Amino acid sequence: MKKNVSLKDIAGQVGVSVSLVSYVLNGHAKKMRVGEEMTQQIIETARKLHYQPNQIAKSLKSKKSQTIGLIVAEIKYGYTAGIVRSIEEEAAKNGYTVIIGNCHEDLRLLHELIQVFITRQVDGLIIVASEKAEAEVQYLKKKEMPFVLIDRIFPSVESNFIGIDNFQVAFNATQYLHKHGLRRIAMINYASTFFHLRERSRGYLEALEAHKLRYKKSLLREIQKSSYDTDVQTAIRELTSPPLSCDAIFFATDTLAITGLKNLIELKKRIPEDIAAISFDESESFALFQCPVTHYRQPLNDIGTTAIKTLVEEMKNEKPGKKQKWKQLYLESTLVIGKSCRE
Amino acid sequence: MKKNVSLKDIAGQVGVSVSLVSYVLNGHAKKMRVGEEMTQQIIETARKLHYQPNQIAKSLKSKKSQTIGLIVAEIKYGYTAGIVRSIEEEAAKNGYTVIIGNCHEDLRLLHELIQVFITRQVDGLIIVASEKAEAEVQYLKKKEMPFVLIDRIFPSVESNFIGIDNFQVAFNATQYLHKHGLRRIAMINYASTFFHLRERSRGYLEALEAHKLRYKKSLLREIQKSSYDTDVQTAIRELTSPPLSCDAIFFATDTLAITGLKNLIELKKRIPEDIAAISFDESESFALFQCPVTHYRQPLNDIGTTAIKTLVEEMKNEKPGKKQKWKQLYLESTLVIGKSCRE
DNA sequence: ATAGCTTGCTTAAGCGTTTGAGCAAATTGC
DNA sequence: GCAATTTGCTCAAACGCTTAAGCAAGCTAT
Repeated sequence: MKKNVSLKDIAGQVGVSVSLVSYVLNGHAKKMRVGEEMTQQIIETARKLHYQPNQIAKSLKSKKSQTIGLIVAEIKYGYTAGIVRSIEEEAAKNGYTVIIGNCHEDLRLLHELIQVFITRQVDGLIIVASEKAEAEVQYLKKKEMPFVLIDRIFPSVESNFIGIDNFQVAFNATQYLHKHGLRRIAMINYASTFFHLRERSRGYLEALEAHKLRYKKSLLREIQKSSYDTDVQTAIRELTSPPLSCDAIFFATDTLAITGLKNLIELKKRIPEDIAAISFDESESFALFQCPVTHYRQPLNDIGTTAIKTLVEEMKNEKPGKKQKWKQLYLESTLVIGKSCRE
Repeated sequence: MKKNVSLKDIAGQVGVSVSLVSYVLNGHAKKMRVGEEMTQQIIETARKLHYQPNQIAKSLKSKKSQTIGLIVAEIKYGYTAGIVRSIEEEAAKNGYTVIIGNCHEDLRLLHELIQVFITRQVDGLIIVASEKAEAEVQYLKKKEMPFVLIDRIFPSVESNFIGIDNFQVAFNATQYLHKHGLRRIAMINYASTFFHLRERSRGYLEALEAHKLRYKKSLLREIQKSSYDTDVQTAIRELTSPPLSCDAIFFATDTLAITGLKNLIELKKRIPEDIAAISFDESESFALFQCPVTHYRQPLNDIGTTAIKTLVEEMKNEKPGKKQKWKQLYLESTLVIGKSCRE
């Protein structure tokens, strides 16, 4: 690549010192009492040479890169696509660029990405953490690196967090099924230690209890990621046939809903006549399903912008050693009513 | 954030010069004849202090950031999700980090992202360009910035490119429909100046001709992005009813296929009995459709790894002013046979 | 007339690295 | 026993930028 023009080049052209050019181009001409004529000449020359400041050099001096690292658990999730845009936009408004890293739900990769981003001097991080990432969060706290968790929180480690109230939404979803006359309600969730997923199961269970619905262990299916396809298939088969013969399934995530619905199609089940379905998350794929799928929708735009606002706030207040007040924000999911629950 | 430990800190601890520490930690201990004991002590101290080299400072010296910028037209496309992972992996293998930018199919944003990335000293770019981006490509060429276009190519500007042969795939898709007895074949495409989309229309048209199928202007619907939803709806309505009464629709992209199929569902059309459908691209959403959708699948992994390999090659050979040999590579799409074409 | 201020610039140091050159002490060769 | 070599380290400059401090003119006020 061709050499970029530097302050030195401009200074050379104009015949002044590098500092003067720096002052002018940073808008300190007035403050530094630079002559009007000189100011114009420098600006003009910079324009003519297509000067682009070297952000790397700037960062080295300022210890600020004006960059925010966004680490997502998996870039292909609908959640990610939904969140990225608002994060980028809000970051841009505040003068930050976002660089995205994908950790594929892998703890090692998460660790590496954090290191890479620190090494690249990001000013702050927004993280959709992978499982068991408590130690990483602790590490960031110890480093006093500004960061905000989204989507996934670790109850054992206090930190900034923007997300939703998983318990409440799961409770509401279950209750919604009940309200529509469904009584044998099953749930399919992941078998994971993720707090947000535990909360979803808990919401389901408490709603059953609140409405005095019968509960059997076999109604709450928790799927291993490692044997995902077969486990979902088995679950659907068992839930839809005697002795369980459920009349509704609550899917704890969009991915589970998609796989589950796919399996229901294969079993020629009609939704909602044979069995009702509700999904915790939204998915584009629902568009092609035989009927509109009732689901909750997370306020992804809000989560994104709020996360950036929180982060920017914290990056501004940076005083090493200052005691931190952590901020947890739970935003509202909205119910998108379809026809999959006998509405 | 707490101060990161620097070479100076280590040097201070050990009581040697910064240079010595640098030599040792970069593995030049042997070459620089550093004492065995000293070497160990420095390495040990670095470990103990959790030394992380400051990539910014390194970059400033080396003029290399070991970073590749990936600019995508839209992060939420299936194409993007599919390509990112292989790009990241192959880049990591070569010691590069990928930073992703999202230009939302917008030329101005593309321009800005290129500037941001240059300013951040990325060593190379991989770009899924937005429409009418010829000037940007020219600019990169003039700058001698290593870059590889993927997915979208500009015939008027020679450059590196990795993608597929859009004409051939579209030709094959149309031919495939013909082979399955379909005769009134429509196509839905975007009305855009994108060469890859023009090629898809051309492939369709030439296949019709090759098989002596009747063609009317109203069979090839080119949709404006601005009036996307209504245009697709109208197109589907008209194509599926007299006088056109098509027996097959070829969707030029996954997004068009999804919207199109959604509309077919609403019209209660059965696939493939009432009308056959084939899609140029794959989509996760197909999973929930009433029947498996026959479609072509781009070799996304190959495209990603090949793009990085090409880019890395070029970044290695960097000799300013050296005449460039541009590389264009067309990889093979595979046909995924479903049941949507009366198979 | 001259101390003191203002104007308009330059000098120099520093951010954290890398790296060629330099240099004292220890070792070798003859 | 002394020159030449080797060993083991340090010095200093540089990457492109920022910014406090400095300094020579010209100007003002008394």
